[in-house]
Amino acid sequence: MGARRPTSRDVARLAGVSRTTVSLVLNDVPDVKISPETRERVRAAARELDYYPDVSARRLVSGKTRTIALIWHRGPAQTYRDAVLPGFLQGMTRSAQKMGYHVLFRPIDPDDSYVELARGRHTDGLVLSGPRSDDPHLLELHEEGFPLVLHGQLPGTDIPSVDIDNIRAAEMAVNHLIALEHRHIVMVTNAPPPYTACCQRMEGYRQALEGSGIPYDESLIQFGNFDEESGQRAMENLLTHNEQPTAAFIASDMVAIGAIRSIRDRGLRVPDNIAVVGFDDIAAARFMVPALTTIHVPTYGLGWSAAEVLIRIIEQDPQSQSQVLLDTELVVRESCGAFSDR
Amino acid sequence: MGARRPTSRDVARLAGVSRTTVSLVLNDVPDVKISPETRERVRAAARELDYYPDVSARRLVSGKTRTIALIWHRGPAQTYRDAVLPGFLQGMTRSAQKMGYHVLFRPIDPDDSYVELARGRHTDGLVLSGPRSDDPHLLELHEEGFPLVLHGQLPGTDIPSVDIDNIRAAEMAVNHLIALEHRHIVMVTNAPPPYTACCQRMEGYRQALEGSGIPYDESLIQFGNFDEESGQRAMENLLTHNEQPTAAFIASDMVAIGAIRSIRDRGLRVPDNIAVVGFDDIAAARFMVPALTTIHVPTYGLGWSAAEVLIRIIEQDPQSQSQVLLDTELVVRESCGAFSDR
DNA sequence: TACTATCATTAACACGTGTCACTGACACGT
DNA sequence: ACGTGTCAGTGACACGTGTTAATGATAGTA
Repeated sequence: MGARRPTSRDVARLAGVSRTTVSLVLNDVPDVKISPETRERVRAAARELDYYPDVSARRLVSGKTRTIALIWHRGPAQTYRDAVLPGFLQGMTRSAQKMGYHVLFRPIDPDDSYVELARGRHTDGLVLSGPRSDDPHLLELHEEGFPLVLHGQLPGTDIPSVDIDNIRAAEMAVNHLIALEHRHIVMVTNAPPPYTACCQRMEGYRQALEGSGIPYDESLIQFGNFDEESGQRAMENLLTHNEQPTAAFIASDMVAIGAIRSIRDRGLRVPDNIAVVGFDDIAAARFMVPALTTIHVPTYGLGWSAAEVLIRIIEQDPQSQSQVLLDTELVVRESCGAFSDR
Repeated sequence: MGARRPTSRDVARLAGVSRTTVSLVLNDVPDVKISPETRERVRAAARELDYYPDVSARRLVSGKTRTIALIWHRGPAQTYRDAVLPGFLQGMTRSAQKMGYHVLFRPIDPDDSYVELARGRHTDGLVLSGPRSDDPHLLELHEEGFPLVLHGQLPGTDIPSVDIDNIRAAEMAVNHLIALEHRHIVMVTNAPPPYTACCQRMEGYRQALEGSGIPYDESLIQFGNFDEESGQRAMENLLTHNEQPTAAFIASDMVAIGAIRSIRDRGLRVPDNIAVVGFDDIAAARFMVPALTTIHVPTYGLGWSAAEVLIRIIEQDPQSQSQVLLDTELVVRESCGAFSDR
């Protein structure tokens, strides 16, 4: 019962050496001369006692926690964020694990804080997902040189970040519609304009049109707001106030679900009357009828890169690039009409 | 630049008191006499220096980490597990946060280990999701009295666990079909029989039938295996070798997606020819056509309870009940035909 | 023999905190 | 004058590890 956890002192006693020797052997400290017999004796003793060094003590003396945290902002896009979390978190954790780090998870509401994680030496660095420009602590920590990586960009700062190439992704989606000979293409954004991703996806839409000599017309764009309802309303507006389009680029799958509903409510069919391309490739996209053509976001890769970049910064690896943009993939299914008979 | 992090000693010096006093004041140690003026002086000094106590040092001396970990087994049901993760993790983290604990996330493959998290005093306790009975460390840790909570049950042990009431849930689903006057109801399980949940859901199916005097016939049951493909095959078998059923209880939404595909391939319609009830309420269930009637699993509540039970054990709260079964909810949508005109 | 170089090992300090036993100072009652 | 009790606060130890500078032993020269 009273069996205390074994410490390095116990191992030292059993092996007949000093505590220092135990530490040197078990940590494989380079450039230190210890005879092979002693090394083996120490290892045997550690095995015998089932010795595991105390992490807290180790952290205290080394000053490093070998732990990073994921700060997960809640927000209006919660259902979308839930769809992204598993991939991102697993990618981040795997990457961290490979480099010998642990991962702490911390979901936060807009109001509550996360500074103690940094200030109390709880973690060596933070990944912030869904950063807001009005975050008071963010710049403060960055100024102090505390290792940070953002998931999603924050314009006007040089804080390292990891994100997808929204412009190219949107361009790819719209180009696909153009290749299917659509000329009259409307767009519904994923979110209101304050969100960086919204503007970037609009920019990609614009570039695709101009690249094919199709005039860019702002009245063909409506703003979505993360959820189905906003998509339904946005598409209703587009169908009411414009000549009927032949295709729609909806920069969010959730919003697209609402938009498609609105198209159907008018008695129109997807993709025969209006072709639709979404964005995000949420799990449901595969199972919809028709299955949704969309942009696949590499959530696992984003998480992996975030941890990688962060840990490079922590370990002051000079070759750390600070702004990572990952490529996306167009997943062609049924809603764009590429497989329809003409 | 060389600005060292402030320690309690710095606070003490600035406030003109001893380090002990600082500790006593900032931790609000009860039954200790310190004048209000001194208290305020200490607080002011701490504020001025922006002092945060070093967690590692605190852990070392207290022996408590105030951290728990979620061990997330990967497995054949990965897509399903991804659907459960966000809710569970957020519930667990919120609950832990409320009680002053942090949460470490650790996904693991069947082969790799997690014992160091316990042995190295990394965490005060573990939540294991998706436990396997052949796990060598599990019983070992439990024997040693290390705080553990399972997500999902493991028959033959007294390890505390948190799970849904699979039997009642399945019974509820099948009773709903019976209430819609179905008598010929087939079943596809979520997984092979070694999985506890599989047997329990079969048991619920049996109880519902017997409760209404419908004979229980094992040949009306096929085993699914987590994914769509298994559902498609299972349903094909059922439709080939039996008189055509009027309803099906598919104990997993993912499996149900495959099963429905197989029904359609035969030229039959859901729910008109065959009514379907699923299980899990994955995100896609709402968006399917027809929308899937299914059993909603309170993933957030499961995570919340897991942390709660675990922390009670850690803090040796005597009123900790060790086996928690949460209730589920039947979500009636379209695939069961409850809203069809007859 | 004396001096130096290498080898194998260790004593001692540092990390920053929580807490227990102890100390003055002062007031009170006899 | 003397013991007793409370108040406000402190000195010193412990937690378990990593690491630097030092130590003794042995071998290798000159």
